[in-house]
Amino acid sequence: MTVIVRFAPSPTGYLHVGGHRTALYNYLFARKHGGRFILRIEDTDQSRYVEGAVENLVKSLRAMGLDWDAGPDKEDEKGPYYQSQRLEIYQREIHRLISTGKAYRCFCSSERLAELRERQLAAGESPGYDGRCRHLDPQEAEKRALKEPHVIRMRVPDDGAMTFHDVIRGEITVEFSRVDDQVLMKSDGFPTYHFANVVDDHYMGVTHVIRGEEWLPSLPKHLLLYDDLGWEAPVFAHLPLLLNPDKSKLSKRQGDVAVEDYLAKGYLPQALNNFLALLGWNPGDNREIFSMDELIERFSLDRVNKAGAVFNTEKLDWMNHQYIQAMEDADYLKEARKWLSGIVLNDRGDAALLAVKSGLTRFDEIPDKLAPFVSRVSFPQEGEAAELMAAESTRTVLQTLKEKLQTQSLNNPAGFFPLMKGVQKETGIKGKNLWMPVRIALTGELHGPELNVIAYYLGNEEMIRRLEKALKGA
RNA sequence: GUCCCGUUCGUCUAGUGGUCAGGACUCAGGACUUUCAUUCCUGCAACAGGGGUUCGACUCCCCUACGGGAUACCA
Repeated sequence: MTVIVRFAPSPTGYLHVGGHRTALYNYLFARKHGGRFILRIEDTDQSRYVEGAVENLVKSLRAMGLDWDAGPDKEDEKGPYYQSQRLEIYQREIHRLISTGKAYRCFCSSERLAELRERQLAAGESPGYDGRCRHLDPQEAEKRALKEPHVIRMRVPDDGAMTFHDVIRGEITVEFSRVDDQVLMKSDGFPTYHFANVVDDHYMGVTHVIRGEEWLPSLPKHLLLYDDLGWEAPVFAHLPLLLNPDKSKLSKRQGDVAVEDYLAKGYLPQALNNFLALLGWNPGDNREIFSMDELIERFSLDRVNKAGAVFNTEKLDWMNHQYIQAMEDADYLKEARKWLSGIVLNDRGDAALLAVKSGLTRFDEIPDKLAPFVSRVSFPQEGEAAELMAAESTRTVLQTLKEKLQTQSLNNPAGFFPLMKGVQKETGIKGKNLWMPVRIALTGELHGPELNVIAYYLGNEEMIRRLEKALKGA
């Protein structure tokens, strides 16, 4: 049996990192087993329609390096992959359920239901449908259905219990008395998630449903539906949730949750994938950095955790840093140049970009990191830097260096060290007193990238200009 | 409220009856370095609580507490 899995988001406008992790696990599982990975759009809620949401979703998923074998942009005979385009299928199946008595028409108004719920809550009962339309005469109901708005509910057994299996959580038993007569078809003719999901998974041949833990409580309904429809149910695996720092379900209110937000900050897709893969799953050894291929090779559902995981970006930062350091220079430069945001580098820009690499956590830090190379230097007025500039030896160092720069041109970073050695020899000043004044004069800062690269990038002319400026200030 | 799921360092996690409870991030200290960063070394830091079961429980069972999820004509 070939494995078929799916990622079935509702188009809310962006790809949620939690959703992406679900997608990733499905993808890894499919690829690991040589199976198929499907993308299906669950757009059954008309009131939630968001313009361009699907395009955005597809874009983010692709940017993250996932590809699917079938989906809204890759239709095949099992499609369409938009639920809103599968309405006839749901109609057909719901009629089967009605005819076998597994579902029934319900004419209760939403006002009555809201009232009912309120009353139940007030009385300390658990809210749920009271079954008023449960025993309407079928023929009568069909007649009313012609002109009255109504929904269609599933008929859950009155008593008994169901024991089912989840790959991650094991055996779970739920009593039917706790399961509500779920609405399957809404009054607008669209199916609810619960119904569309089961029908589509069946017809698309899904063998493993890997989804978030928020669906675990409704699994009995889904299982019942498979049974009522006479279908074999797939294997279920409910993933632990991604959490806010306060342990609640990861939400927009407490920080960025869209994949595109993280991409926009300069996290590398593979770093984000790697990080997310390890949030709720581990390979069983102490390794933490994995390529996509390695993740595919090592992924398995039985090493997925049960408990939710806090989405904490500290480790993501570290991981992104690792990925940046591991980049080939050419790749790094190509990427880094996308993040200049207006900064114009001279023809020695590559050297500057490379010099800044070791301290880079995210690519959006590039402009800041580049400041020592490109910003106009302001002379320090106070603090340690000012003190150093006021030192007696400083003037001598700067003056001597300036003179050397007037006669010897600097054509590579390595050339700066001998130059400074010359200054040291001539002035007898060394160590901190030699290097710091030069750094401050050239960059205005106490700290920064390697001075030899800064010197090379600036070139003789600019260095002389800055030294003169510093000499005047000093 | 009710049902379901969960609970190992601050965070991500390893661990399936006998371990000095391991690793990673963060943090602190140190080494290297002309600064910063990188890198390396060292250190701080955890089995929610209570009962069982057992010669022996982080590991198995029960209870409690706490956290989360679900309780919609949203997914």
